[in-house]
Amino acid sequence: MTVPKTAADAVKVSRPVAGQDLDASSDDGLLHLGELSGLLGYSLKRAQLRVFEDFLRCVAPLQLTPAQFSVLLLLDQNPGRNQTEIASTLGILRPNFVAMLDALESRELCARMRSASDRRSHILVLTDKGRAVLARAKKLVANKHEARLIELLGPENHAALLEMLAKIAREF
Amino acid sequence: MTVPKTAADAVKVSRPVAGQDLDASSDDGLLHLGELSGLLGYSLKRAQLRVFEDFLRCVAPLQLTPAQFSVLLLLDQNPGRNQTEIASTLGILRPNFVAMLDALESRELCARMRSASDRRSHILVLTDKGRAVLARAKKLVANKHEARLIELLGPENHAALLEMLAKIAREF
DNA sequence: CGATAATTGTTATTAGTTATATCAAACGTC
DNA sequence: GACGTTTGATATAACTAATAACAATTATCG
Repeated sequence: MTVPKTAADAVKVSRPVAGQDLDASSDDGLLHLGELSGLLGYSLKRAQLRVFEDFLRCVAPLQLTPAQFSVLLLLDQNPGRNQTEIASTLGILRPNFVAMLDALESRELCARMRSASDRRSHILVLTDKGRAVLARAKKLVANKHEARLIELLGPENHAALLEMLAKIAREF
Repeated sequence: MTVPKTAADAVKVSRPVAGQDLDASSDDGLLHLGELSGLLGYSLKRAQLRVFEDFLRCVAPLQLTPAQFSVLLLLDQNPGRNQTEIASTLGILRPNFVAMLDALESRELCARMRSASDRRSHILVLTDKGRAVLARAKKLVANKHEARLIELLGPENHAALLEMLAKIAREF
């Protein structure tokens, strides 16, 4: 028997399991996550979605996505770099970075300037407006977004979490 | 212990020394991440991508994506549920879940069966083949994927990480 | 030097994911 | 039995991510 012919058959076939109802909910609408809750990737993705969602809310007045914010931050920290360098540092493919830059540039948050030493490449610079928006964004992120996370986890746990995630991204 | 009380509890990974970060790279090709490394969302996404990538590698012989694996796991743990229940538990929108199920069903890993009590809904069941594939996948995930993560972080840190991510997904 | 290879930004295109609106069939309720 | 709701499904639109190719420029090296 590969596929049960009726729902009743199917339920019968599956092991109803004795007293393994430690979790909760056989009937209250909630489903058993089971080993899913032990899967790091699952929790990781779920948490990431929540965090991005909150980021968007907090920084909504400035109309910046997490990716755009990270570009502005990186430009501020690394003046004189070209598109390839910025994109690859952020894990963005060069072709996809073009449209991203177009959007930021059309809002006059940054600008492309032809390099004197290599006329193929564009040196990326923040405009004054870009710096101003970044400064405001940083405050919103720190005071509304990260502050809430730190409050939820506690400062030490928050730091430990960051450390572990960075380690995974670096060494895994 | 739900969430470790201190960072020392939770993490033994090295902490960057103050000042080390100041000029990590002016010319060595590496860019300053700056405050980006303190942004939880950024590390979260980077780590999540790495973990999913490794998951895919480890479970490649079975041709299962993380999302597909999570569906099989959930079906195993929750017999007798319909599409809406499974999809919403996983945060998948019902329309998008249809194609996912089509794929799993075409591989005969699960099946839709009309419910006797409500002829609108499809009761989802794992097939024998589905259970077999799930069992093999669990082993691959545990022995190759999660084992490597636990080795990287240490068992306590790994548990603490899971706990914190779950907390974010739940309460943030 | 000059031919060849490599790099930069770009375009086009494809695949993949996520979201919204709508539909027919079936159900619940009054 | 009429009305609103739910379920699975379809179509479609946004958005993200990935690959191939191209012109302009630079680097390599015989």
